[in-house]
Amino acid sequence: MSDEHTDRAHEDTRLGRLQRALLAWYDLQGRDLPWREPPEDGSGQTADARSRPGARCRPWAVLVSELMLQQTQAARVAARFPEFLGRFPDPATMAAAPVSAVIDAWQGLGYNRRAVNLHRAAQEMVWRHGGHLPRELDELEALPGVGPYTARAVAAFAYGQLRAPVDTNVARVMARAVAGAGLGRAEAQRVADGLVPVDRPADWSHALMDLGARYCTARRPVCGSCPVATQCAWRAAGWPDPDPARASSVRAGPQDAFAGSDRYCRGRIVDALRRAPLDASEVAATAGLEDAPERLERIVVGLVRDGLAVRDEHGGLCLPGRGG
DNA sequence: AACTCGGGGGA
DNA sequence: TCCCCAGAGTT
Repeated sequence: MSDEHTDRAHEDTRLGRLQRALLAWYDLQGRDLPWREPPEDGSGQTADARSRPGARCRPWAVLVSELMLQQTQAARVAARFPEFLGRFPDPATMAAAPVSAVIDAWQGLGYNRRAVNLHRAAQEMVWRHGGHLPRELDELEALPGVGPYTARAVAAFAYGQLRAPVDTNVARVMARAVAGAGLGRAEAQRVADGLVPVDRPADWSHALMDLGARYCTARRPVCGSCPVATQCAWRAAGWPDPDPARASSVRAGPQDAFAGSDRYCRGRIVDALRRAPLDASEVAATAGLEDAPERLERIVVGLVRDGLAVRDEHGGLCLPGRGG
């Protein structure tokens, strides 16, 4: 690992106090989320990740949850995750299933390409990695749908490596509480790398995310009751404008009107395909694009290219792997 | 660097 | 309405 970590003591520094305060808060108030459960240890006891310092989460469960969590709020994922994991309990089960089954189970989560990516990742795990997730960062990033964030999340949460997954929450906390200044993407990563405590890397990143979700929120941070308020650089400076988090880089791109958009039409079509194949005329009606054949064609081509649909010789559509 | 990709929740 | 959400892949 080339990343700089903090074995060097932050003992009596502001950041050292911030670390201890945040972890202490996390131990008592951290979110209890289903994918944080460690593997069964055979003792038959219900596991509490935070009660066992060495405990790690199941790698497959971590990967599934992280794919689901990409641009999707944790609460919504938490509602779907247990059932989904029950249906695909390991990579081999998913790899053996048709991708249509995974797209089906993805219903309501959005960004359906993630379901295709997850299925392909499961296949690669079976074909190239003995049915397991790889441990190296570059091997993880080579999996479809796994980028810099997700690779580090798996490394930290599943394998206990000293990695810093920088999501939108962590980026915000780094900019506000740690730096008190806007950070570019690479800069935020470097700052986060330097803060990972060697004894609790997974808990630390979970704690940062929980802080970002509960107190250090994007819109209106709740500084009054924040557990690290007294160590926060932005607060110490008197909350100067602009908000450092807004100058940070992990923000999403420009948002477009949703109703009637390409994304909306794609969603309508895929959702219909989950129920049954469509013939050509039904496709147009489903998308509400009877009067826009060129646009419909472009959208359908996109769905096929993304592995979310296959087209027959008459222009009908069905989910890949599901005969029409 | 800028776009695209779903859908829901909250203010 | 507008903004945001445990991002990644493509152009």
